[in-house]
Amino acid sequence: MTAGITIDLADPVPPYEQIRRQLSSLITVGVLAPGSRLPTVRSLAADLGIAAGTVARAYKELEQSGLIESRRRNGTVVVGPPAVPNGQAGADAAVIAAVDRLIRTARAAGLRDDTLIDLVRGRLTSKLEP
Amino acid sequence: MTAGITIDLADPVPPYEQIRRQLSSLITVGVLAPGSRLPTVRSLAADLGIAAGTVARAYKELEQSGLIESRRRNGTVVVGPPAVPNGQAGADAAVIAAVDRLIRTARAAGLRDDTLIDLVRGRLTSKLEP
DNA sequence: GTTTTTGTATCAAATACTTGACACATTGAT
DNA sequence: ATCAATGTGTCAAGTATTTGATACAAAAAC
Repeated sequence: MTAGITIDLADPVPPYEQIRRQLSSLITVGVLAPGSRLPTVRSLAADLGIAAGTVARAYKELEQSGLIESRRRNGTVVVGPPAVPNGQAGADAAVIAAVDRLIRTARAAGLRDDTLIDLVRGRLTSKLEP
Repeated sequence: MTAGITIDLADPVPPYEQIRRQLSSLITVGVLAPGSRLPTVRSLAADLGIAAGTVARAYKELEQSGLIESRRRNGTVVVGPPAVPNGQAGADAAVIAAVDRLIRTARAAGLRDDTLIDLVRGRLTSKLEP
C-alpha cells in the first residue's frame, strides 16, 4: 500500500502538495503514529508513478514543519505532535473534536468548503496576538 | 480606504488570491454586510497599485462562490450567506464561535497554523458523506 | 439617445513553478 | 573496509500561471 496516499494529476494542486497535505493530516489525526516509518521516497514514487524528487520535496517540507524526521539510512519516521509545554500529550483528540464540530456547524449554516477554509485562515491571521 | 485589503508582493500567494481570501473572510465574518458595495475594480486596483484585471479576477471567483454579485453599472455588492434551508439566518455567529474555539484548542495543543489548515482540509474531504 | 461608469473578455509577455533525471552524501549492515 | 539503501542537492526543460494593457459590453444617468 501507499500508506493511503493517492494523487490526481488533473487536480490543480501539484502532486508534491497533494502528498504533503495528505500526510500532514494523517499524522495529525493519528493514523500515522509517532515512530511509524514512511515509505522510502523511491518506493512511494514508484507506487504513485512519479519521480522520487517529487516525493522528496513533500518529505522535506513535512520535516520543516516538524512532523517527520529523516535518518539517512533508516528512512523517514513520524515525529509526534510537539510536546505541549504544560499539558500532557494527547491533546490532539480535542483538536480533532473541535474540527469536526466546526465542520458540522459550517455545513449546517450552508457554508461552502472553500469559504470555510478562507474563514479559518482569516481568523488565524487575526488572532496572531490576542 | 481599500476596504481593509492589503497585498504583499513578496507573498508566494498571488495578489488576486490574497484579495479573494481577504474579501471572502470579511464577508463571511460580517464585516462586509449583505448589500455593501465593494470598491470598483479600477479604484481598488489603483489603491493597491496593481492592474484592474487582477482585482476583476478576484471578484469573478467570489461571484462564482456566491459571495458577491455584479450589476454592470451599479458596481459589485455583497450577497449574504445563502439562506439556510430550515434554520433562520444568522447561523454564522455559531460558525465563527466554532472557528475561534478550534483555533484556541489547536494553539493550546501546539499545532502550527499550516498544519491546522491541512487537518481541516483532510477532515472536510473525509466527511463528504457521513 | 448619448454619455459615463462599471464589469468582462482577450491575449501576449513575463514570470514562476513543478517535475524528473542524475549525481552526491550519509549511515547502518556485512 | 566495503556495500547497499536511503535521503539530499542540482539543474535544466517543460509547463502552467499570473499579470497588465487594451478593447468590448452593459446599464444607469442625463
